[in-house]
Amino acid sequence: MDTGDIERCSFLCVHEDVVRQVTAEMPDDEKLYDLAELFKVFGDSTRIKILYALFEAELCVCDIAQLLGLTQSAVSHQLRVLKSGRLVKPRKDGKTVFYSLADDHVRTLIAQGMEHINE
Amino acid sequence: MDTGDIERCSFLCVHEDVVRQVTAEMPDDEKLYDLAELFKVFGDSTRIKILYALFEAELCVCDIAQLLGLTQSAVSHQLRVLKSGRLVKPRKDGKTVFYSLADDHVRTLIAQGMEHINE
DNA sequence: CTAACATATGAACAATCAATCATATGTTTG
DNA sequence: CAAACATATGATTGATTGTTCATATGTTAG
Repeated sequence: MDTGDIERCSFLCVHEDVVRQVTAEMPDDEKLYDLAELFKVFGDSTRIKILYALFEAELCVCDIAQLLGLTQSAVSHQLRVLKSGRLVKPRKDGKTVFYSLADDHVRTLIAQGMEHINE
Repeated sequence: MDTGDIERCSFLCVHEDVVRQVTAEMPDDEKLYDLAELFKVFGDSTRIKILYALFEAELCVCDIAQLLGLTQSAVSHQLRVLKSGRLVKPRKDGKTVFYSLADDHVRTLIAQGMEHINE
């Protein structure tokens, strides 16, 4: 509830003014939680590979499975995660379901990440 | 080793030409793995909070602990993760260690993430 | 309708991980 | 040097998660 008189950092070296200022500027906990959830979706190499593959073309589940050497089931499970994070969107055509990137944030985010990786 | 004649997607619906093209464009596995590792660092609400706090000001471990209502130990552990991902950098001043954002990719990535969250 | 196919879903298990507790390292003060 | 403080580290544990296997749903062809 409050950050009261618990025995955390008992011997406070805290710079109170700065802490108070930063506290005021922090977004809602819920927003920060959602943000972490979003990044969590990117935080798996299988999902990253799927997203990267979808950079190039719309693909069906079976394509992706073949492409990455994975089970159809594994791919389907991960697509579910990506879909619920609104990173990919499905297009149904008969029995097969084609997936593509949901919007350009995905591209931008991954590109930014790559930049960081490459120093 | 190879994506050979295993019983994956046994009854291939694969669109071979597209798959071959996408395969050619895929970055190295290692790069993709590193990228996932990077996002994994962002994929925890505690670490996101720490990063967001450092948006505003340079803070010491104790400040962050107080700010987020966490143990000094927990914060230190997470700072270690953030540091090894080169997202934050330490500055030592006597006993206390001040942390700040390592570079602007962090800001950009988080901002992009927030945009996605907010539709 | 039935068989074959493409995808989705559920349960289970191994692996990963964040917080906690205890303790170690390193720094300043007296 | 010793005591107090600030941070770091190691081991443990409960919770989360990605893959697998089995099976269900849904769609097309005969």
